[in-house]
Amino acid sequence: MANAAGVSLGTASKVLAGAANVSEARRRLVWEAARRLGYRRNALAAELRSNRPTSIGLVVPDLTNSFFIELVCALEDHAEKAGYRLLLAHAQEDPEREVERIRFVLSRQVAGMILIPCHGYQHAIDELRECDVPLVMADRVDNTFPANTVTTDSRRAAVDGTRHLIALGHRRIAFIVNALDIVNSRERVDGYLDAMRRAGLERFARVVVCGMTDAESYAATLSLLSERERPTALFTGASVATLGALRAIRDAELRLPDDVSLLSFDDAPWMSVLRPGISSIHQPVEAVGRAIWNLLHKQLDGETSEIVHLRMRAELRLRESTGVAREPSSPDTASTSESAPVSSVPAERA
Amino acid sequence: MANAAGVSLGTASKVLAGAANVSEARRRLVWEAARRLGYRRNALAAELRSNRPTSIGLVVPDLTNSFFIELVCALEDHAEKAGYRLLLAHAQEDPEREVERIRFVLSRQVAGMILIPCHGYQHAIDELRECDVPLVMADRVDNTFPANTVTTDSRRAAVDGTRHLIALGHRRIAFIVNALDIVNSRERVDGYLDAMRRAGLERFARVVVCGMTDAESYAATLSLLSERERPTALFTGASVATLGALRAIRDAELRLPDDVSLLSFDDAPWMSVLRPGISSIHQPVEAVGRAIWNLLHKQLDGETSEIVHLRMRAELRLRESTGVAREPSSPDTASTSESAPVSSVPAERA
DNA sequence: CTGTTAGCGCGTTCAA
DNA sequence: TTGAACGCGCTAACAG
Repeated sequence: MANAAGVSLGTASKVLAGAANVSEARRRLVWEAARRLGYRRNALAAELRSNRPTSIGLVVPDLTNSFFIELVCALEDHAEKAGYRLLLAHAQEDPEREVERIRFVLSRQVAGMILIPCHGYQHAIDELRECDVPLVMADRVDNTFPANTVTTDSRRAAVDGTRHLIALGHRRIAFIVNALDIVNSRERVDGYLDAMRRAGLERFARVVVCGMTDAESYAATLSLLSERERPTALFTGASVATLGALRAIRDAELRLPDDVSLLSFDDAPWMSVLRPGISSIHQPVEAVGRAIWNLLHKQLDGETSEIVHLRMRAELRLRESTGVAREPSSPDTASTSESAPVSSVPAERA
Repeated sequence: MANAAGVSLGTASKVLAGAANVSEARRRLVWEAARRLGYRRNALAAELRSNRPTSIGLVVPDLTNSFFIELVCALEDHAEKAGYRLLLAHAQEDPEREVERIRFVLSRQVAGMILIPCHGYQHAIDELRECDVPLVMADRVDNTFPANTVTTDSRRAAVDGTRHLIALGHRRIAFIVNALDIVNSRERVDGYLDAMRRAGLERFARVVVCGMTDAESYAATLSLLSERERPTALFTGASVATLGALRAIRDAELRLPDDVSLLSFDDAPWMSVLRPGISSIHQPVEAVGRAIWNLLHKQLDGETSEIVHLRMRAELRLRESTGVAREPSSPDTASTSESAPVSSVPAERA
């Protein structure tokens, strides 16, 4: 466009970019011509030339999980305020796709990148190893990779959750987890096992690894619940697992929490909306989002400080799906009657 | 990179682009150099030069709604198979943001664009009016805009749903809708009102417009439920509204469906997982996604056929949240005992 | 098969 | 202030 319509060319660039040193008259001419021609600035050309990227890559593993959605929203707000736009890419819990998405984002010359890895993300890390854009990794990361990270203390949350169940008198507590190639999940299992051990319940500990889909966790839970001595409490390691587990409980015609208790990692809006509400472990989304952005923003501003690993604390949100343990009405010798008192989460030193 | 490392320059381009007419030897050299330097192709420059865009813009209104999420996933698969990548942008149910997102996507020179408008999308349409990229609009559109569209027959679905409730004996059925500047919602209200009228229940018809958040629908529902003659059935116009309504029902300590029935537009995974399951209206995501993609793909291939408006049919998924109407135990004269028989949706000719 | 060259649309200098 | 020229990293068309 430019001169064809208005009067000059290099001038047009200035006007459209919002530079000050242009006379009002020509400025008008340019805007008018732009409107008339339906002109749209070519961001590709602009960024190629100026080498000043305006977008931030965000690769998320699973848009099905409301924690990630909320995180996306939070990050979007932060980015927007700072004048950046998000290049959102979805790995769909598929390591190959994840690598592809990372390449895509990087090839678009982003100013920085936020990665929430999906399960089995070793390839992703390799892809990122020699990449020089500011990077923050979040949620599912250990501290072995040299990048800024923001995570939730999953281990501790799992300990808290398990203790809660134990305090309700449960002993046969099963932990249902999607996959062990997610750092998160490993930490959650660790915490669970540790809490069981410390309570002297290791022989009741039971970890079920079921795969990434809710269909799989459904099947796993169903078979678990049909065992002779079925668990009195279920602890699910992620919201997909929760979905499957709940369906299984439903189909097994068990009542929540009378027949079986359920505690879920990953809080979601729907969990607090029905009766019984699902007790869950809530991650501090806002805080995580803010932390991620601060870390990234520092790097964008060129402050190459030390690598930081931030660890946030999750919160137990007790609702009605966790209740006092009752022995299932089984042919065994009834109730060992060493029922534990109802109590809330044991206080701990921070 | 190129010659600096390997041997040539234009050749490098061919190798990296996967052209055939290059000798094995040089090909090796190039790849090796690329790996050594950690070379990444600059997609901006490539697309600028070749003028062959490789991504499709997808602007969605609300990542909180699982229908849209599933649609995103479906479209992602289709796009990927056809060699495109999705540029995903999130309007967050904010018309201004939506316009901004559209501009962003368009400025990145996408090959085509899919828009699912958010409420009050007139600006968005203006933005798109003189845009020459292949465009498909979906879900919340009427047929007044000259673009290919794929929608669900919301009106009919609302009629089906309302009839279902009426058949269960309900008369005081309230329709709770987020906003009327969504075409969808208007159609849903229309269908509801029409069904009520045809059943001679217009004096019981009650439409509550509550705003876009679940907090607002919570408040609206709560006040509705505390009226002297409260509705015996609630029909919510979207999943946000459902969330709020359910919370209100819960806090009002009403039982579902004994005290009040609930039917929800927009199905979500969690609705089928608890007891009572939430009866809902399920849109055919797969089919919608496929239709959108087909329409877009044709345009990408340059087939400028007539403008098409596809309309899909939604499906009533009856679960346990809708039950036979019972008069609330009120001080009034009890039960007019003209209880309708339980029945499923009346059959209709397609 | 290979190297050379021009130019995609824009931002940025510099001279006018 | 303004316009002309140059080049961002790459592809395409051509000449060797």
